[in-house]
Amino acid sequence: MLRSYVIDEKGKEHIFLFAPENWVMTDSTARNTPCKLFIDAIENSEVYILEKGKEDKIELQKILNRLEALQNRVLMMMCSTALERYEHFIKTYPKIIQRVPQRMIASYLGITPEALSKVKGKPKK
Amino acid sequence: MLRSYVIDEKGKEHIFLFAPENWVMTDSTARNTPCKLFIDAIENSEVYILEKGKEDKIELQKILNRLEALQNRVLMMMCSTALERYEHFIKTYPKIIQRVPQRMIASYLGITPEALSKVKGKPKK
DNA sequence: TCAAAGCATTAATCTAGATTAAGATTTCGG
DNA sequence: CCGAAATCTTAATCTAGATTAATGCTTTGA
Repeated sequence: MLRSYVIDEKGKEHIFLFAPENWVMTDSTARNTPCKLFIDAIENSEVYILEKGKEDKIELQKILNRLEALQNRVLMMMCSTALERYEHFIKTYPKIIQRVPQRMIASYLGITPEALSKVKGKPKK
Repeated sequence: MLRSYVIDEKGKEHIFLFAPENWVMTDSTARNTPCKLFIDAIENSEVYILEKGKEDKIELQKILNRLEALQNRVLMMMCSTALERYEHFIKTYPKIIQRVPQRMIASYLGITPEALSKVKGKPKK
């Protein structure tokens, strides 16, 4: 399991994506531009490296899945409350919840660990 | 110039992307799943249609650019204030500003038109 | 030419979630 | 097994941006 994240100008981490088994993990920043993401393993992982510029070797379907995931992620950040994002996350990625500490889930959802604690206490209507 | 947007459960529109000349506009929702986005033209436009499932006909580079744009959009929504997002937008897409009404810029930035008005009044440090 | 509708701005409140600060609970090296 | 450090939770405040509402400013079309 890998994670990618930015560190903002206040030094705060924001998790961009988790990558469990068989996922492609990448910083999509254009070539010749400094990358924005940090990537590290949060479990022991076996990783295959693909050189920058060899993106055509990745299965098209995986790229299309990524586009879908990112579209959903943007819409989620724009339209939904913290509670709705949390509920969507546990429904969509139930496996990941088991493997990742709360504070990283919070970071991925774009909220603080405190806010996540509060939200978890809520009766999900 | 096209725009794509969702309508949330409260009936509110949220603009996902603008597409000026030569951009690919798509709803990346997986096949056999109902689309999420509405797309319409905000200027007279000449549009080329690509059938769903023929994504391999799109230049790889355009797909990679899209990935980069979406990555930046997610990070922007997670890390930046309304003012920062606005400043980034006018720097990155100065042409679009000229062609699109304020309220659509606000929607794209994930804020209300009122908040955008306020933010524009601010001395940009 | 003028009324009506849509658009932008300003200002007064309100609220989801941030921040701050304590506890409580789990994890883990030695 | 124990103590220290990290993690999670709870609660009190604070704040960016939402909501509401009122006031002008463009369009537009009849």
